[in-house]
Amino acid sequence: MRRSRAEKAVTHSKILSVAAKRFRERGLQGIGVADVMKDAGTSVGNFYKHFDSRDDLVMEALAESFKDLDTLEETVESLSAYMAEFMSDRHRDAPATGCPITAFAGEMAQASDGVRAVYTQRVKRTLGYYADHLKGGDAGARHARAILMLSAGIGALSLSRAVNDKALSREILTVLRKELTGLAERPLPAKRTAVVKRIATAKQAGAKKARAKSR
Amino acid sequence: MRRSRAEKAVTHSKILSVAAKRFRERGLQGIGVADVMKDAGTSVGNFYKHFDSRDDLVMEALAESFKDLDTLEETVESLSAYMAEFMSDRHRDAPATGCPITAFAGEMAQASDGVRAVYTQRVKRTLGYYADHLKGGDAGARHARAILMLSAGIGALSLSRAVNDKALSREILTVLRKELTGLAERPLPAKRTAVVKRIATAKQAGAKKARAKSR
DNA sequence: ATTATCTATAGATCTATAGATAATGC
DNA sequence: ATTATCTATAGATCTATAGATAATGC
Repeated sequence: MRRSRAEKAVTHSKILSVAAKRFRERGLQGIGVADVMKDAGTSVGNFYKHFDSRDDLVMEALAESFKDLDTLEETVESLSAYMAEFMSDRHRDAPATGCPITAFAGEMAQASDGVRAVYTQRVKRTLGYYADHLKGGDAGARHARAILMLSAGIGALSLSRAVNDKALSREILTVLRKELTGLAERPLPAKRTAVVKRIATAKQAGAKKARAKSR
Repeated sequence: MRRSRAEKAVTHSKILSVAAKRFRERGLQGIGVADVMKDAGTSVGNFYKHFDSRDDLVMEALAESFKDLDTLEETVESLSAYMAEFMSDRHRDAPATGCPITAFAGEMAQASDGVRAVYTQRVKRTLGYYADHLKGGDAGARHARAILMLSAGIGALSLSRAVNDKALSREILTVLRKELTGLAERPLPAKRTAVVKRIATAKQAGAKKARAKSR
């Protein structure tokens, strides 16, 4: 039986919501259109009235899944707290609602151009978010630290989910929680211009000379 | 036409060699038995005379793919050189023969127990390899740094392959090459016992007092 | 006699489309 | 008249098996 346009939009949202979860849970290649539609409480035949193709669903669901990252960013009171939550048991054990950058990192190389574009945009946004919340240094140094933190974060979260050993999984999270909260809190060294560097070098040389003399 | 047992072993090796590459290239779910057999130059029907199931192939091919990690470990002259190679354009652009820990990190959570067990064993071996080549610190500190390095390494390699932006991809590799070679070379601080810590604290307090006095 | 390989195919599953139904929206 | 949804199915693809062929190995 036909529903209203408003109700169609609700159906559309429901499909996206389910897909955003299932794709993260089972991988972009690990779940079919039929399963998604069933979980969304509608029929397979209805799918192509909502999306042009499966890849279209992947693209929209990917964008949808990023909303959970928005929520995390909004919920948390500092970059350090963000990192603590990112490296938590809770996050490891809830991939369906967890970080999509992590969930899809390995599959993105095989994804379509459209999907990769959506993904890449969000990687850049996240790097910006990290860099904006770091202290000290210049823009380049903050950007570099952001890259390190994102790489280490998604690598550790993936590994903690991948390994079959609970103790090791916990250890990975613990080590990286400490490391990443540290990197979030510790200010970057102030930018040293060429002149400042020359002065610092001269100071060190002078101190060394003084030590040598005093012996 | 039937071949000899020795020739069967060659066929088996060929299948594994192809599968080890294709799985890394396309993902564990991204390539079928028929394609592997075709690439190996043999027929689909012959597959189940070589493996009990597709999952058996995945398990053996995963073990096979780890040989490329052995080669990297053997080729390289130091952990720092290992990290430089790991974070190279060459490695990023050759996933088929590259690090399997990276290639399968995202899919491992959905893999069978057998496959995960093989994977987990190799993660532990690799952490041991890193820890053994680090300098200074105690065993725990070296293990922790190994976890950080592996996490950051596979995360960065995955991201560099995932993003659709060449400049960002290159930047990720550059930042982490510098960071990881640094972590490989920089000795860990010597273990500080409670007594040593108390002495160090006392020294600092004394120095502070002296500075205050001299003003 | 055994078996390494081949061709052929069963049976499941997946994307996508066709056509019917019945309610909405003009 | 349009369209949101449904049932049914076409056509491709994937894992696994059956049975034939022809060479190996005892």
